[in-house]
Amino acid sequence: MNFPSNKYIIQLLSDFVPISKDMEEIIIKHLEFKTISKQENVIREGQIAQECLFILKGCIKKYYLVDGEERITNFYTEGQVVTPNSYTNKKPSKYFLTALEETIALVGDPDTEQEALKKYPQLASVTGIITEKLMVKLSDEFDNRINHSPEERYLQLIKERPDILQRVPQYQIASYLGIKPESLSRIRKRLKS
Amino acid sequence: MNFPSNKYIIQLLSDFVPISKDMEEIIIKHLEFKTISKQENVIREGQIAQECLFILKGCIKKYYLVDGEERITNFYTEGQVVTPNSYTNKKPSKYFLTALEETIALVGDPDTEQEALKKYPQLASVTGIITEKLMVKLSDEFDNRINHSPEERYLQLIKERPDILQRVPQYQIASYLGIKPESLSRIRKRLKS
DNA sequence: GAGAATCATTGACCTGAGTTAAGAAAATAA
DNA sequence: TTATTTTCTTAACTCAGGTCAATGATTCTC
Repeated sequence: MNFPSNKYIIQLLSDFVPISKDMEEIIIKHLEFKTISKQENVIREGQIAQECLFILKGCIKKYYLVDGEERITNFYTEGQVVTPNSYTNKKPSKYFLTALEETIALVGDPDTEQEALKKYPQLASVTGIITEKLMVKLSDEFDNRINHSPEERYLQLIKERPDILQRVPQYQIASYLGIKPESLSRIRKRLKS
Repeated sequence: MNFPSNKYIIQLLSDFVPISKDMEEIIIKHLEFKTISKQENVIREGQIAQECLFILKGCIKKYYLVDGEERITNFYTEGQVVTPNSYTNKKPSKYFLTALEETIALVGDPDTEQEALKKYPQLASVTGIITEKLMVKLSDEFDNRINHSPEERYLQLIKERPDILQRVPQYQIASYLGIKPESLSRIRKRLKS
């Protein structure tokens, strides 16, 4: 896989959080990468995450196992941050994170995070913004689940993340929508007419 | 309503977050109260919350309006913290907070929060713990909705918050479970046998 | 390219929740 | 207390999603 350029990385990052010119250099100097191969687990149930990721290329799914069956709650792709709950609270993870494709990501770990904050206090605002964004996003997802039917959520997915439909098999989309593959198939049929 | 004693307040607070002896005094000195009468809105859709609450007595519901219909997502009671999303992110609230009973709460607002943090830096850890707790709780609620049927969630509610069943009318419990009152009635009938 | 495995679709049947409408029970007001 | 409003229950019917099973369609492997 061809490696993402610095320019592309800064582009993605600044879409996510405002970055000043002088911070760009600091960031580029301290970048740490990680490559995750297809099917590889970033974290397993019961583990405590030691790092968080910013995805540059690829796709990662988050899911629980219920009676051996995957319940997918999220897909993370280019430009998204994966901050495992267990990274924040240092308790065993309740879910899995698994790459659906070969994935390249920026890595953040607590030590370098602390170090960086000491060296560059102006980064504090960035981490604050990130936490807040995650909070808002989580509660938005929550609302979404509560207020919309699987069919509505499927239509929304088509509109907002059409790439996901291309790169993720349908039975996993079904899991994400909270239904069985057969039901998604029927929804698709219904929508054709 | 008889007013909660300092002892009771500290008891509730320390169940929520660890409090050292010397912090107790600081806290007691700076307490600020608010009384909310039954049916009163703490916040309406579109407003930006200027304060957060720690409930000493009473009950508050959080809900959205969808086509004029309430969708309750939470009940807050004694010992729980109400931190409106709009308090954190300074954007208009998507939901309502309304007292179901006459409610007495401790109030926190950004100014006094900042002031207190300057004066007593040891409080910083407390606010950190609170944010983290809220995050974990939110994602737990999320899992709960995803992984359990309304019937299972009703049984769970009976086990974990039996008081709610006593103080909240059934049609609001139904809303909280994500179903109609008629369905809850049928679930209850089913469970009798 | 043949065969195997995985994934997607379809049909028949079941079940739980929504809808509508009616009446019973409980809470509130007069 | 009685009257009135609110809340709860029940019944009949509809419908979306689950289950089971069979069949196509793709993809993977050799």
